[in-house]
Amino acid sequence: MQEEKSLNFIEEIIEEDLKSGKYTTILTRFPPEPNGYLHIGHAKSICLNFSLAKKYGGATNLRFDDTNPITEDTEYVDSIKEDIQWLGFQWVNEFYASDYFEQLYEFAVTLIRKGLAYVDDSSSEKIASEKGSHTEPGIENEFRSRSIEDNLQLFEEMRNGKYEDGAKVLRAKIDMASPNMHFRDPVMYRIKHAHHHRTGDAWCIYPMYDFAHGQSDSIEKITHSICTLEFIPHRPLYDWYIEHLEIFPSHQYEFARLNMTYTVMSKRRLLQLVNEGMVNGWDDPRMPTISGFRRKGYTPSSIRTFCDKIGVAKRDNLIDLSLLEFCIREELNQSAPRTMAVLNPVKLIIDNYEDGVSEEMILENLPNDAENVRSVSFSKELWIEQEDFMEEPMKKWFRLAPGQMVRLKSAYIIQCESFKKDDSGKIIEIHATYIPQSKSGNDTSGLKVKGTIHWVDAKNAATAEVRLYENLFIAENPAAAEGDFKDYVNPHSLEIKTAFIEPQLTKAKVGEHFQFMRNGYFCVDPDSKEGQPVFNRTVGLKEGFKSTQK
RNA sequence: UGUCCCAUAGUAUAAAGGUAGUACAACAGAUUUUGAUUCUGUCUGUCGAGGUUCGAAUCCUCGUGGGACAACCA
Repeated sequence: MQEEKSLNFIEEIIEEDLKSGKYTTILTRFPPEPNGYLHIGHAKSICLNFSLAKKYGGATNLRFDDTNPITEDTEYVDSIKEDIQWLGFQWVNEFYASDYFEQLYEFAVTLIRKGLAYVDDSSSEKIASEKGSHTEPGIENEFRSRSIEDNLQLFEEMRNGKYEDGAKVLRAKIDMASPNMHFRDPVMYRIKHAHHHRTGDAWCIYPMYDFAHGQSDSIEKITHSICTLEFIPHRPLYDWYIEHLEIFPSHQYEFARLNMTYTVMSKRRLLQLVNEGMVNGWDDPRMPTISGFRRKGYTPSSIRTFCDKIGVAKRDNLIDLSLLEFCIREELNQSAPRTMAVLNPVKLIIDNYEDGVSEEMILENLPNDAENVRSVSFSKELWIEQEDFMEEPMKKWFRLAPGQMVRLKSAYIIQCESFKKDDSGKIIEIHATYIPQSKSGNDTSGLKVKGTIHWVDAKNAATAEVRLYENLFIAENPAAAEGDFKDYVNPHSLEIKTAFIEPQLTKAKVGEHFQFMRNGYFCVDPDSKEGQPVFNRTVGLKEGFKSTQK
């Protein structure tokens, strides 16, 4: 039984449009600019656009908004396509705004002919100052009254490369006194003698976002053009161009972009992190990029679930990172095999266990699945976690401490007898005795212990590099924090360790997940070599024990 | 001192004028061979003031608070 899920406001609009017969089928689009990698905020938009189309039997176009050759690159085009497909979505058409450059040029000529556009020779500074302010109207300059013929000729000359960058722009002639700043004769075309990643040197004039986006939607007959809130003031202009060009009336709808605690979503800042070497590239597991989450071990379904849970609305939001973590934990808890790995080892010696003897212990790979088991060797010397031993235990400490008993997972109950320290006071060796009757599976000891700890047989333990990631940012809302965002970069966001692992784990394959018991969920990194896995911590376990407890 | 958008628990998100619900978080209890998981429970909410109405989270007015907008970026 599927529970009826309520509609978000965009679904309501679509259902209304379908019901009224305004549209018989819907078409959405996802329109990234190829100037960076996609991040989790884009995932929200991708999930929204593709799911909406799927839900209502429509389709989604992928359209690259590549109208600014300076910042764009095919590397980004490729990564964007990969990320969308990895998330589990497929577009019907792959389009580029640059596909429409010729048509957009004709649209511009149409507006000039209608007396609705003019070539302005002013500098960008002059245009900016003539625009006025929120409280003062702008002023109309002398170029605004150029004849249609002059404008036609000048615009053609702009296209033909007669002028330098910045010498002239084409502007829409709307209203220099409009309360909407975007209506104060917005720039339609600017001159950029720059190489474009797709059109090469075919053009030296490029349309602005406002003169490209709506028309591109219209050319593709997009019915619902869904974007983020900051484009609300652009909507009247979007409509104005479509109205005066008399083309297919696509409509724009806006939703609030995703903000997440301890996460920076600004492409500009993410680029800065990459360029300044503060992370190891766009797919660094600390990055909030889709490729970063992928590498860290997040699954596409966990991200889709997250996007579904956060909802769609128009109010500004700041989502708890813990919700995303919940989504991946919930999934990995079902699927990730448990395995014992010791990240901060200390030697445990079982004094009354016979030297040179080994036993095979049977461990479940997943809880409550007695069929799915493996065998792990056990002998006199083991590695256990430093954190599982306390010299002076706090109240309610269930794990190892002098004189205290714990169970070694799937093996014996032991009692700590003594420990050794090195000169610096660090504990280097723990001695214990085991209870032979307490063997897991046929425990006749009658003992009950509260703590269970994991271990790895020192005799045949393998080693592996593990990478522990903490939040890259220490500010709850880095976007709103005062000062330079770099002040909020966490210098301890990456910790690399060599862990002892069960020997068969060396066969783990790239992308495989494991739960390293109390240490959390890990995923094999693509950097791994055959037989030498490198593990990224995907997410820690939910912390039940408060170490601050007295 | 402009125009526009928004306002429901700590965080998000529902409730098409008719019982304010759900998830995450937090807390508590039970179970547990990892203080996890699992299960049960608790906690906290309609920004304010008026109005319309039998009835308002929802509609209207005025406030208040937050956000966006003056790139030859998207």
